[in-house]
Amino acid sequence: MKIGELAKLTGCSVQTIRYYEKENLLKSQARSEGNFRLYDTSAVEQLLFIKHCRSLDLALSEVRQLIELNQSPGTHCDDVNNMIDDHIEQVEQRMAELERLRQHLTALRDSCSTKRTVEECGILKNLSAKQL
Amino acid sequence: MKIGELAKLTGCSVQTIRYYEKENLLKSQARSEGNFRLYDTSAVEQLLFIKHCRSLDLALSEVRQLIELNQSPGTHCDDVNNMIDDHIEQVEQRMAELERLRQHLTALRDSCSTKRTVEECGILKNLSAKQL
DNA sequence: TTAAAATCTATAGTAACTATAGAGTCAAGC
DNA sequence: GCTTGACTCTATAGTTACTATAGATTTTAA
Repeated sequence: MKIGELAKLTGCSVQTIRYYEKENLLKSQARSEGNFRLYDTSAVEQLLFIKHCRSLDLALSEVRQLIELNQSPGTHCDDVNNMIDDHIEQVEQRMAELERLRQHLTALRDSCSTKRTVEECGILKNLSAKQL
Repeated sequence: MKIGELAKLTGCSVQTIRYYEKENLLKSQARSEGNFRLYDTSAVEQLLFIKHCRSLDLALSEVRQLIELNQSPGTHCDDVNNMIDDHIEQVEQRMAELERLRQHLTALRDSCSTKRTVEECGILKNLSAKQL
């Protein structure tokens, strides 16, 4: 199949597929006479694997590592486990950060009502205050 | 004062200050004979305002809007309020996303123990599965 | 006077794409 | 056989908010 069909089957854009190729995440099996990329069904699987990883916010560099690990089946999978553990920790840290942020923003929002002018605006006042 | 002192006083890097100038967020009052940027204390305040906004994850484009609003004191501050409301909503959405992500990752992690080989790795198996 | 520190501009790199330009390829209809 | 439109190709620029570098100039301290 050509790149357009692969794109449709996986829900990736054509440009994204070409980008993944440039980043060594997905090779096309061959090229047609007219230099079009040609894929078989294993490309669909590979691309869905990448998509699945991306939906979990794994970086492409991490996906690349997973693909490489997957190609040496006999080795231990500690690296995979550690990567996921690290990732979980990052997600949790980011959530904690966002929670602090949400509290600050809510407090800020409560400092101003509508119908004020910019001059009286509690939000702008608070943002200008020297202490955080 | 010169750019280095401003950087020290605010905790911003020199490059960041120059970048903000390029992005029309902070002007230097004047230049010295040798073409060095010169600042007064109002620049410190302005830069701390920007830093404060950034610590709340406001985009520079939003900070720019706030600065502009701040310069027309008589107008209503609804735009400020709406911006912060939108921002709170974005933060909450991202937190909900991250929570789903965390659950997926945790489930994924539970599917593999240590001491397995890559071939047996539950995580890789799950990532390869066609259904999410 | 000279060496070091600070500053200047301009440019490239980061992540993961998206969008565009301009050229080439292919299939269907006339 | 020819044209039209859809598809594909490569290469390049843009996105965000910086950070890092190179090479030149200016200032400060010894």
